[in-house]
Amino acid sequence: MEKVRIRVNGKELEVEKGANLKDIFRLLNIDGALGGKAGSKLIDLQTPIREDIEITPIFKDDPESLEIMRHTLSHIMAQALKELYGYEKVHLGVGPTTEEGFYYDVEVEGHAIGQEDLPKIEEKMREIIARNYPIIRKELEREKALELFSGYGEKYKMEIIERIDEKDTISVYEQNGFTDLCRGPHVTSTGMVGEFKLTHVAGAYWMGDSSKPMLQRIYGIAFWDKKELEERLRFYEEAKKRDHRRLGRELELFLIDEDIGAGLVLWLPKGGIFRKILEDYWKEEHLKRGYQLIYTPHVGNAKLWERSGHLSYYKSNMFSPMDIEHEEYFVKPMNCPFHVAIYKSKVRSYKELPIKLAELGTVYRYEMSGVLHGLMRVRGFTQDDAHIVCTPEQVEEVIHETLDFAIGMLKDFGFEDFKVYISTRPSDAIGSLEQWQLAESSLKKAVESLGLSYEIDEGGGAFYGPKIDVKIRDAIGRLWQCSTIQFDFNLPERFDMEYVGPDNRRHRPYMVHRAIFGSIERFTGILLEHYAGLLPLWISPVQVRLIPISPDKHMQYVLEVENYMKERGIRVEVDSRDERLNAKIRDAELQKFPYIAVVGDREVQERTLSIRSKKEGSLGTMSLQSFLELLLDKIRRKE
RNA sequence: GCUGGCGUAGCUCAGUGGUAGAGCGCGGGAUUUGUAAUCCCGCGGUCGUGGGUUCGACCCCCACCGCCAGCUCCA
Repeated sequence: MEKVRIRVNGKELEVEKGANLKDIFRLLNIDGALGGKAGSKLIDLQTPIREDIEITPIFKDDPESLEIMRHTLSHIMAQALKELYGYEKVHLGVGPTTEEGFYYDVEVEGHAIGQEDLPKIEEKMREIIARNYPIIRKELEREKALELFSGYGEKYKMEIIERIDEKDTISVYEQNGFTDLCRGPHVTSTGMVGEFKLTHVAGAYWMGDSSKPMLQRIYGIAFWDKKELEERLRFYEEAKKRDHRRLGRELELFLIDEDIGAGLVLWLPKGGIFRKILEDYWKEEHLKRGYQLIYTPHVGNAKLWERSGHLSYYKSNMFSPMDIEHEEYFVKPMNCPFHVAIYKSKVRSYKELPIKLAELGTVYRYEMSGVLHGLMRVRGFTQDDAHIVCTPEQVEEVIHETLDFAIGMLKDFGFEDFKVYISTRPSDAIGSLEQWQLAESSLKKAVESLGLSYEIDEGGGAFYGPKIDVKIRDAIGRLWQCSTIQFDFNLPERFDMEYVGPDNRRHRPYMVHRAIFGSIERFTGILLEHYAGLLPLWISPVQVRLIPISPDKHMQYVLEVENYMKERGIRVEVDSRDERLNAKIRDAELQKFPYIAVVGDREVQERTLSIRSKKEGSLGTMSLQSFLELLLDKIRRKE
């Protein structure tokens, strides 16, 4: 009998080739393992070992164990569907695990699985779990496997078998007469799974190909511990509570109206103030760093977009052209060509580089209806755009400064946790290898010198240049793409951009395209979700809600306070309704104003305010001036 | 764009093959309030849009628009 050498927990031993972990663990008196890591591959107790390899047992405490039982849950769900809708009616696609659970892509003949079917499916799954069927792994010859699944009418499974590499083994897992093609791993019986819940159903193309039929994807989440499962469900609740679309309406910030058009945003007065604060801050910070502010039009001649290459590479995202005196014009999907035109408006000397042109430029892109989502994905949005043109010698410094600027600005909005991705040269790249090398190394140096950890997406850059993407982590752990710093070797060539060097000759500059927020709309959405609507004082549209207990008696003093605050730059709103104090407090709380200032007889008498903070509750009474100082101090510190 | 679900008053939602209801909001009145909802009265809807079936449609069918969850896409 042939032997293989394995190493388990540091112990080396020889076992028969084809032995599985169950045998091996029994031999070593390892109890309670659900599977193991063979090299880097997660396998289950039934998978045969056929090569010399290091094995680490996986127990319930190991995160990998979740993957094993989640995988089994997806099989249990598949079996439940078969039993509910008929073995011959249900055609299975793929059923993998996800970060928090599992899904299965299925086709049920003559029935569309809906949300209301989920409880029924769950119930059937629980039955299968309660019966604790043993799960048996088998290996099959390709022909046998094809024969088997063709017998079941499993057309999608047959397609998978045909795609499996000749030299790989084909395995199936069987539980109480239900056999599924699967590479595993699985637990050894249906009773060994954890807590689960089916969450939702959605469509998913077979093989992710939009020309192929669409299957139904049933999602579930699963954990060993019921508490963890509930925590996860609470996370969904929390995310729902933070939904910027809801907050945007409740806080009267913005509106998306179908009569205006899908994906087009109306900013309401309070949203308008918010935007002004954001934009003023943005402009000031850019001016401080030597950017020059520009404005460019919303449409441009087709010839411009032809020259820039947008009409050959980006046309499907552009709105249809309009005819203006027999010439075609397009609404801009990007600001770049205009910025290039401004650069080219005169001969540039190396002495004035780097030139940094910045604009809050509103662009319009045709996005497919199905992808639109609140402020996060829209058809008209304002990029906080800038183009930096520089000499090769300046590239490194420019990138460093730009990334530093972006991170600093994001920190001002309360984001502390960043993930940085560098995307490098793809195979269809244009531009010289030297250009790419200089650009890529400057990106890496900038990230490293700022002490940020990063991942490299090898070959993931656009054809015209490498880039850095910055994602921020929000208060409940989600990542959002914001900043991007992107080299462009294409436009300088296409538009023949030049500068005159010290040698009095013309040279091709480097151009970098960058955005920090990404877009004002999207960033607003992210802020709202991050802060659950409770915006930091300095960007809150209304900073103080002033409430007279009895408008008749206290209004005069309240108006005086309002003036005092307004003159000093504080955004105040008076609630002069003839309502009870409790009602006015409640409304102010619901609208999440950072501070509420109550005025009654006492306050009028003493010329004070009774202050209530959204975050800290009651702060007691204080004089006008000390309240103002408190506000100004927090605003200065961007709290 | 695709699959499934949904579309009733400004908002959240109930409802039936015989042309609609609640709460909040809004308007008016009463009340003059001390830290999360005072009471009364009233206004408000061609039931997403357009076709069709039917004696009759908000309800059934079709198309379109929009929204939601995914998929696909994302220079």
